[in-house]
Amino acid sequence: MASRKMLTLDPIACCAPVRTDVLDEAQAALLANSFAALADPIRLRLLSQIAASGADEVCACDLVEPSGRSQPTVSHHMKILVDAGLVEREKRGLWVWYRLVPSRLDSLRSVLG
Amino acid sequence: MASRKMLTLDPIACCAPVRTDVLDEAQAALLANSFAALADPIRLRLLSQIAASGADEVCACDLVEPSGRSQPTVSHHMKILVDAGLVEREKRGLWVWYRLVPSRLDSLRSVLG
DNA sequence: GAAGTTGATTGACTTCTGTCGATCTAGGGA
DNA sequence: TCCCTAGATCGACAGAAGTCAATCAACTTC
Repeated sequence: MASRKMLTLDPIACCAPVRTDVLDEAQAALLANSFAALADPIRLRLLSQIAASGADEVCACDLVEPSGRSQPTVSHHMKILVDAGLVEREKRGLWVWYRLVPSRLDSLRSVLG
Repeated sequence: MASRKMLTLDPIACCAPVRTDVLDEAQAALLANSFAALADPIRLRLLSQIAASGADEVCACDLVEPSGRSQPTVSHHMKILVDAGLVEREKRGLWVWYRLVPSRLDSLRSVLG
């Protein structure tokens, strides 16, 4: 798409609900970017695996095998989730831990209502 | 993507919240499909234009010019929104009218919470 | 029924996205 | 120091998605 830019803006700082105001182009691009992060079955499953884990952190090493994808592919998808602000990444020693960012999910929820 | 299928299942009949249960592949594919419909700035703006119109229907003829895209492109995007169950289409005479499907938006909202 | 209008479809093109093997980087342990 | 391990990055490729001009199909109106 010609007009879509790489968005580096704060993904939290957004938007009026879709249902009450016409989105301007910047808002729409930002939101589209967030929803795009949710628009892949692998990413949705990664997300829900973290959410449903019981713990509030999940080790990257536990995400690869259940996904049925290669390690580079999972790493790629996790980066997309992190860039969208839906997940936080923390490296401790050799391992990387991922946490949900509930406020970001809430924010997307509120856009739909 | 090798594993993504063309989904013709009822888009309403879905899913447990992402945050409480690990999604199975079918649920994830279905949801990903719905979020994909929201993952484009043009479609988000079309959606919000309908929502913000005041009326509960908007004529297709009023969607083309504000979008800044060609008529075939807008038609293409509206079809994606309709196929995702987010919008209903009704032809009356020469004109086509679009309506939101609030229950579908609510359903996606609830998945995020 | 001929002409005009609205919106969908087709075809071609370009860009974007998901995928994996290979490699790189950072950190830990002997 | 040397090697091993966890995860990120690179490079290449295939398939998906967005775009528009041209055309088609449905419907009005004269």
